[in-house]
Amino acid sequence: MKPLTIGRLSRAANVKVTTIRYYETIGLMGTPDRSASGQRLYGMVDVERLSFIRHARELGFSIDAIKDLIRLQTAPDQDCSAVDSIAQQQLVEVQKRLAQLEALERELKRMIENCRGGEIDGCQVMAAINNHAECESEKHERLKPL
Amino acid sequence: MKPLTIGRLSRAANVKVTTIRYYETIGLMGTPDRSASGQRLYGMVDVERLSFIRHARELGFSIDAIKDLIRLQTAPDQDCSAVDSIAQQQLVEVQKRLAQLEALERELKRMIENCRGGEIDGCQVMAAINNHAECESEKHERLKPL
DNA sequence: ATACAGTCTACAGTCACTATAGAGGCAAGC
DNA sequence: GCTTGCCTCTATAGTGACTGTAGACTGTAT
Ligand SMILES: [Zn+2]
Ligand SMILES: [Zn+2]
Ligand SMILES: [Zn+2]
Ligand SMILES: [Zn+2]
Repeated sequence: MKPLTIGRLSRAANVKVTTIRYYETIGLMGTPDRSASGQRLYGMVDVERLSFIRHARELGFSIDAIKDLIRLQTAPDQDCSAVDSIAQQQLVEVQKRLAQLEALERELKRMIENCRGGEIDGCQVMAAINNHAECESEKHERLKPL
Repeated sequence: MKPLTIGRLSRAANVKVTTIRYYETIGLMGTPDRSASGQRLYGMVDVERLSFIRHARELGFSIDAIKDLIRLQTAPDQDCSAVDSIAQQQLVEVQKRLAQLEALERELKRMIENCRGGEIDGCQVMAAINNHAECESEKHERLKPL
């Protein structure tokens, strides 16, 4: 039951030290106890909480959504519909993004397949980027970083 | 052949005014002529260049990749393999991202389907986020913003 | 005792923009 | 000429979710 330093917590939950400190500043992790010399000290609760956060991030939940999930965790006898709707919303986001990326994949493939090489002047890839008209069938939505 | 103000260019290429000025500061659009009173003045060349940039962004190319593409455009008798490989690389990125998101979709669906409602304490969605072990088959990669 | 890894704070940088503030410019209607 | 109302200008800060750096201190192993 020895407390863990931030580095040990980092290895236990597989989250970088700097990220843990960042999570503290934004209130996602609480403010830990400190040793006499000022080092942060953590327990198993923190390992679990940080692992939960990590997995939620891997599933694409935003920090704000994770804050909500953690709040809900502390009221364990409430109905879980709030939790489920956060997950449901996340699924919808993922599916939207999937549709976007599938359209992108089709368009890039078509561009690349059409190019027969040669001078840049006649490159079909370049032409396809230039001609928005050619791909009007697929209207692009605002694209977040890939 | 009247020059366009930034607002007209904005409507012509469907790119926001602030974004055009931003593209200028990062050297993606050149520095335009100015009117006597200091307003930016653009021509058809700029409409085409900005439309090209817009479509490339919609296809997910990074600003740096677009800079490369524009550099290549100015050497139109070179072989287009450099262009094609930028597009090919982009396709690879899109496909990586697709695979990630498909894994995410599967996992979220499974979580949501398993939950039969009730108290948060027994919520399968919560449990699934908590138990990294349950989904070890799908190892998550570093996830960029959805 | 010394070396070296870990920890501390505070702040700047990333990407591709978006938003805001405050000042000055331009065309149309009266 | 004057007012109205939008357009444009610069400069700066904010977004999300971190990452990187500088410079100082601490803890541990040999
Ligand atoms: Zn080509
Ligand atoms: Zn297109
Ligand atoms: Zn549930
Ligand atoms: Zn998982």
